Amino acid sequence: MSQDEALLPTKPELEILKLLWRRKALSAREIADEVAAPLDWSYSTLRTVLERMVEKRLLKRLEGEGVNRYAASVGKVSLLSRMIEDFSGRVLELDAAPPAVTFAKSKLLTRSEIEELERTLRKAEQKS
Amino acid sequence: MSQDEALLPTKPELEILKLLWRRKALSAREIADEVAAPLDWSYSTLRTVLERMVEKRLLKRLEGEGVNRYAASVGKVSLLSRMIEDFSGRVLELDAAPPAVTFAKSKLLTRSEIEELERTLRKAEQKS
DNA sequence: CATGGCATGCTACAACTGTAGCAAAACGCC
DNA sequence: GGCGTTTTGCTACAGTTGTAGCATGCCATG
Repeated sequence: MSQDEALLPTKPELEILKLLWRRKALSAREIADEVAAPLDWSYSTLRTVLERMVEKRLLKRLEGEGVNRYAASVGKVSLLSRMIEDFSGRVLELDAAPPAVTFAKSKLLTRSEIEELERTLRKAEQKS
Repeated sequence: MSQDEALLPTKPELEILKLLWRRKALSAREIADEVAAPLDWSYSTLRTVLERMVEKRLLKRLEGEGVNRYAASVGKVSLLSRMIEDFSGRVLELDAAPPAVTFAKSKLLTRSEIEELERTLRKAEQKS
C-alpha cells in the first residue's frame, strides 16, 4: 500500500496533465474552460477529479495568494517514459522500449525533450 | 451504449487473452493453472473475470461437449493494433502509429504477424 | 455594509474492477 | 446408485473512477 507507487493517470487525468504541462499553474476555473468542455464535464466533476489528482500526487495545489492553482507534480518526460515502459513491456512484451526517436513526431515533445526521453528510457532500462 | 464499442482489456484481462492466443481454447481450470498463480487470484476470482470477459465479448464460451472452454474472440493483431493506435494517438499524440517493425522484437508476434500488424495499422489510419 | 457571485469543502451515487464465497448441479468412479 | 470432486451459477463487497449537487465562506462592488 505504499501510496506513491508510481501510478499512471487515467484518460481524463492525462488530458489535464497535458494542459498543465503546457500552461504551468492554472486555477480550477481556467482548467475547466479548457478541458471540461471537450470532456463534457461539469465544473463540479472537474473539481473532484482535480482534488483526487492532488491526493494521488499527480498534481500539487498551490494555495496562498488568491485563488488556488493547480500544477503538474509529475514531469512530462518522466511520466511519458513510464507509460511507454509499461506499454512496451506489459502489452507488447518488448525487452526494451523503442528508441525515443520513434516518437519524434509527437505533438507533445520538443526535440530536446525527445533526447531527454531517450536518456530516461535507457536509464529505466538498467533497472530491469 | 452500443455494447460493442471496441473496448480495450484491463491488465489481467490482457494476460488471459495472451494465454488464449497461444493455447486456443481452455477450460477455466486450465486457465487458472496458468494465470491464477502469477496473478495471485483464487479460482473464484478467475472465473468471475472470465465470465465478465464473455459479457464484454472479449472471450467466447464454448459449451457442449463436457467442460466449458473459453477462447479469445478478439484477434491478437487486431487488438494489439487498436491498443497501439490508442496509445500513439491519445497518449503520445502522434498522427500515425509507428511502423510495425518497431515492435519486431515483441515476444508476442511472429514475423508474419508483424506484417499483418503493419497492414492493419495502415488500414486503421485511413479512417482518421 | 449588504448582496451577488465564484471558490472551497463535503457528500453522494452509479459503473466498473478486483476479489472471493457459497450452494446446487453434474460428472466420474467404486 | 451413492459419494466425493469439479463445474457452474449466484451473490457480495470494497476500491476506483466518472459524474455531480449542495452549503458555506470569502471577496469585490455598489
